[in-house]
Amino acid sequence: MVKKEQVTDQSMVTEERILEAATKVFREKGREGARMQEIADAAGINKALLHYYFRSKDLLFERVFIESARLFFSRLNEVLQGNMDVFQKITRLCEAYITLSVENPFIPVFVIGEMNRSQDIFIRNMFTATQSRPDFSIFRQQLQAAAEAGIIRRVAPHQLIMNILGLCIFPVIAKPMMQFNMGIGEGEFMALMEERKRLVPELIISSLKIEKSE
Amino acid sequence: MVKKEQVTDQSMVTEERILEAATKVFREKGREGARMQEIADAAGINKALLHYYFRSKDLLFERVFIESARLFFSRLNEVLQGNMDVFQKITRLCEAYITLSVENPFIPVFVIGEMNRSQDIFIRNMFTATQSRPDFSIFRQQLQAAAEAGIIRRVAPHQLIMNILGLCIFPVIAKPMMQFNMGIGEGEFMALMEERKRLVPELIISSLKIEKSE
DNA sequence: AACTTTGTTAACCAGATGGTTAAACTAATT
DNA sequence: AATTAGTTTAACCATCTGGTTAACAAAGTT
Repeated sequence: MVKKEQVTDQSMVTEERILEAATKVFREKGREGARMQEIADAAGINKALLHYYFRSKDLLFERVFIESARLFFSRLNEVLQGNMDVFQKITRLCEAYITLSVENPFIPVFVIGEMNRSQDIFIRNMFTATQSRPDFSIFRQQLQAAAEAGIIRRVAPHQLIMNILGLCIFPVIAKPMMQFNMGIGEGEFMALMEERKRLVPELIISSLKIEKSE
Repeated sequence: MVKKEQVTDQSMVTEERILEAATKVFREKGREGARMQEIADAAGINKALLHYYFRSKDLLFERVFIESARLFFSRLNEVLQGNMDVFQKITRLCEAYITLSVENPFIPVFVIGEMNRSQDIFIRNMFTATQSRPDFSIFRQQLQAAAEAGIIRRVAPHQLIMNILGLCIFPVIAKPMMQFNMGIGEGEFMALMEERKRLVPELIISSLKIEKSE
């Protein structure tokens, strides 16, 4: 009989505890900064058990990273696939991105940080192995259709996406720097982000409006 | 007689070589990922010499980080203090930021990454010790004056600054992710960034225009 | 009850890492 | 030539880190 990996109640509980702990530590300290001992402690187990469940640090990191990336991109995809007109979709997209980033700031920081830190194929490989890449094709079609119908100005989709991401995500990634440079506290920052949910879509959409013939 | 630290030609050369090497390694690997041995190798010297010139890893990192941050912010300040009207200043600001980020992408990645990684006071402290914080006061005054003169719409300066930084810097920080998700190569990315030098100021300025009374 | 599989632990290990020491080398000064 | 201050190195050390081993506990299986 083929040796099947049997999943018992106990093992599931333990594995989940480990993953939670690992996620926390990896997001705080990064792949290099995280210590297996710290993860074990946070999970309330022995270090050897970590290697029993996830053979190595790299493998454990891979699980955590992919799950983080997926969580981040899947919500985005929901909106991107949605059945709405372009303007509404942009609004929803920005709102979703800002909300997600603010509620879970570690994810974009973590994903972007780690993708930068390893120029090697490490991250690329694990990214390819998942279906977590966002799919802009529908959105792009909508943009093109709207442009041809004369509803919006013709724009390069790549640029538009960069604009949206930059306006939504950057403040969260650069939060420590922002707070420091602007001398603002937690509450003030949150208020700014809340305001951005309205501001950013407005900015993006107004940039798509066709200016009156001059 | 007071023991004065004498700076000979030789020591300056060596110190400079070390700093160059350390900058390279720290920016690539981060504070935790960088190894003193690797820095020593890159500088073509012995590891002990590293500790002779810069007592510890932390001290060496501090030097590198502050210099990076300063390089990043000082150019910004030049523009911010400049004697131009609001629109021109915004244009210059965006151009400067994009050019600087593209030519030296490791700096924003490094600075923002490290500021996120250490929630402890470490970075804050070393930041306070330098005069590298950008000064938006003049720019803010210009904005207010222009708003009162009815030239531009009234906006929250914090939001405007977040917009500019996000639109200019984010693409560089998220470059690996962008390239991966959009499936574009080096040349294409550079072309996009070049285009942004025109696109971003246009976007920002048009958002400041007062819409025709409706 | 005997046996097998799975889950868990303490103790251990080899290698790496930041940092130290003491000695040797260099070049200017006396 | 001797002194001195600054520079450079090889060898060393304590500690940490990811990972392993062997033994043990628990829970089924026969």
